[in-house]
Amino acid sequence: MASKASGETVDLPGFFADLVRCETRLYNALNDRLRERHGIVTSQFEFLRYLRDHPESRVADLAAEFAVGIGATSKGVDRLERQGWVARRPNPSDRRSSLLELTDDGLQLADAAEGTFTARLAELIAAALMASPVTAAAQALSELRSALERDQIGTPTG
Amino acid sequence: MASKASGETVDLPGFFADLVRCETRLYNALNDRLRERHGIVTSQFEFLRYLRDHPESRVADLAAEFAVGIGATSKGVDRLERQGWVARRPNPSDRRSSLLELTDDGLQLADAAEGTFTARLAELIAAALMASPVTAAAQALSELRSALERDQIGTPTG
DNA sequence: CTACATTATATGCCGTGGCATCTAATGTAG
DNA sequence: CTACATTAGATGCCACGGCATATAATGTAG
Repeated sequence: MASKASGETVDLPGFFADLVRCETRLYNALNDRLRERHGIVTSQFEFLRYLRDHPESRVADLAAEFAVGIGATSKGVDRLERQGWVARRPNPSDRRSSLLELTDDGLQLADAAEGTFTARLAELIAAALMASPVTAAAQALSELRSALERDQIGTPTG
Repeated sequence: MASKASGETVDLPGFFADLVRCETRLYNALNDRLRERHGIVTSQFEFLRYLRDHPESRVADLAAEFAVGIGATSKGVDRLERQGWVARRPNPSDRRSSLLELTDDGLQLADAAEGTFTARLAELIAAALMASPVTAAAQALSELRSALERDQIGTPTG
């Protein structure tokens, strides 16, 4: 086992290494599948799903959700817009920003990709593990995420 | 709580979102601290620590450990070499490859950065959570990582 | 209203990774 | 030995993110 976490004490550097390596490999594997089936990568799927589930979002909302810079988010939205999946509508209450919405194509893509994504993720994780330890990890990571977000830890500058 | 994991079933997409967002934020926060104290980022610290703990490694060993491409790894080593922290020694048993080793400066840097890294990580996680749920997550992620590595999942092409 | 600070985001430069390709060294038949 | 396939990794092109900056709209003081 990679980090030999067991019993009472936690090897935090080992925990971090496991976290990062799991993230890298799951992301890589999901990218491969989504690219081959839908021509998008995971980060794009996540943008599309977020916009589907949060209508009237602005660029800053995406940036905050995903802890990436505003500039990068703006460019990511540009790319989705160029593909015809997202539209920037004028924001009637603030002309500096736009309201983002999925086009019909974007909605279809988000739904189709979600099926691929969920199925592949289940393969990747269920194939690797029985459910029970994942439940504990899911619980703990969920709480860790909330705390990191609450304290604005890791929020990038630009 | 972000993904509402609880009881018996696991919301895998929620679990994945928590995983990626935790990784992003911890990585960002550790980058900030390591950059300010040592002029390196977390990925560079991880390379240095690996080379310290695994003498005689080659570029391909680093690439496999971190699930990044060989080309990217080669360029990363170039950068560490330019800073005088790593040296490529000729590999007597295979002249296509080099054996990587830390210089004295590189070793000092790895040790100093490790202190910063470990302390900051403890702050980030301990500040956010009590230990017990992290233990469960550490255990589960450790197993997940082993399984992903065993099955070569997410290993990039180049 | 004017002037200044602030906010939202778009844009440019740079660093870095993926992936394809190139080169050199090695392994393998014959 | 020669010829061909394979392997290690270096390099080039491109895509993308961070961060600084620019632009435009909004808020605020007076």
